[in-house]
Amino acid sequence: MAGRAAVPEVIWARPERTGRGPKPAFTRADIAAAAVRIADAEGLEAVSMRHVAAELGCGTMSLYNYVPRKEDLYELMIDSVGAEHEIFEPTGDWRADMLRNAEETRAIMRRHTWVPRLMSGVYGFSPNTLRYLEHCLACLEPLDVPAGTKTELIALVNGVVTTYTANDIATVERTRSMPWSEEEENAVRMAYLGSQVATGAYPRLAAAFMEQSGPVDLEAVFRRALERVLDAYDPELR
Amino acid sequence: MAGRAAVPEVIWARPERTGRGPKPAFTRADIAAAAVRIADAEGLEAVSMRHVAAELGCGTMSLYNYVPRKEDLYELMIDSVGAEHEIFEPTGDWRADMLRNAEETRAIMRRHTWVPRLMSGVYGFSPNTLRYLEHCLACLEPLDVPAGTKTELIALVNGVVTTYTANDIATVERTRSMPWSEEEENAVRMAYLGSQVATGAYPRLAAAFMEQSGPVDLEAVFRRALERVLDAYDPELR
DNA sequence: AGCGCACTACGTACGCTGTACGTAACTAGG
DNA sequence: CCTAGTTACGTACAGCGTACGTAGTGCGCT
Repeated sequence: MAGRAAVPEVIWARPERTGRGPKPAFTRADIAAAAVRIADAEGLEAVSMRHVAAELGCGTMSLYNYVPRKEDLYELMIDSVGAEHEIFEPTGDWRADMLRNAEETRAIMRRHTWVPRLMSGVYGFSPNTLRYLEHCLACLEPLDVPAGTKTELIALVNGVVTTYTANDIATVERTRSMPWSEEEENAVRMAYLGSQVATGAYPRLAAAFMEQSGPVDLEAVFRRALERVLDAYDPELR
Repeated sequence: MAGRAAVPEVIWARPERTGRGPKPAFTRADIAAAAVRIADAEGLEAVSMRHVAAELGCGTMSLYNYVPRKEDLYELMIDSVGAEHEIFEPTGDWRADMLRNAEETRAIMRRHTWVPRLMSGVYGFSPNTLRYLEHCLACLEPLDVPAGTKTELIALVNGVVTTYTANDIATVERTRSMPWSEEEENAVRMAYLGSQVATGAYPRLAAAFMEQSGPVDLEAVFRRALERVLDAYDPELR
């Protein structure tokens, strides 16, 4: 019966099952896993209600018993990969710990290249997100600043990781399901960039491109940016 | 005739018009402006080829003469709002200038709330993006570090602006076209968050939430984060 | 014990999407 | 002037999210 609710709803506040009626055939985790599997293998645009239902082996509309709107499926997916974060024992060195957390986030995003695109549209207080936030706060215990500053630091680190990794990944995700390769796409884009810089309209940009010799080490760039951010919050450096 | 190309293509490398045949009825700017108007007024999901074509007063398929794929329309939109960046004369104070640039980016995103969501999927070497990049490099002229470090600083600032502003905006964009208000959605989410924190599963998170009294000043948080990032690149502070 | 209700399951249908393809009109270059 | 390359756009198709209705299931209450 029902009809969808006319009131906002957080999927995590919904109980997973309610007792009356037939036992649900799937858990939320099952559904999230299926969606993640599809997104990993065929790209985010392949994640449709029909496709996920087929992967689970049930009718399309049955999915709506578990997930009121597609957006909630996305939230499930984000939470699902959040579980991949290792909650380790803080070492007492908050910089090293946060660096480790950041590298792990980056690794997760590399494994699941659709994550950055979903992150900018999702609210982000899923269970695993909260768990990770709590873990970061534990890592920052030795840092002697107000709690508010700590959460700001965490947000900043996550932001940097997301932006940098999203850029690395963008081409991969875009060329998926295109009839040409990532290398071809990159070559065409670089050729265009070169032609623009060559017009002389962007002298400083041109100089910057001339300066760099050889390919960029994305990993090194990423780590440098992160170190800078941590520097900015390190009392011992001020 | 045609049939779409089986080779990657940068829309900016396409000439706007080619000489033979009837004069194109629209410029790329016209199309971008129409799409931006729709996205601003009705949200990003209302930007469809049909809708944009209607806004321009032409048939749906005519649009494909100008924009080979919808993704390219997105690229046009990003470039279009990039034109809103004021290219001012650098003052000689790189920190102040970059702060101004960042505030402007934030303002643009607030005017066009769909920008952050598009940014994580778009490559980003459009004419106006290049123009802005060049402008930032001009602002950083007084800063005595290698050009590579400067571009890293710019990337970091843009990343921070995007992440922070995206979070502020997420709810607004989500509740558009929903039968409930932004305040209602926020209330429901906050209630859920409170209930989770109250379980005691996240003690440090709970403490952080207790510490803050009164509503958060998002603008102040944003500015603080930015200052930290600039600190991290300021030679006078190391 | 058994009734009723809350729940699961899912087929059908609607309005929307991106876009492939074919045809007609137009105009600059040879 | 002719023709080749372009613009314009109607039609069509596969796929999307999801509203709605119906059938079946089993817990909780009387």
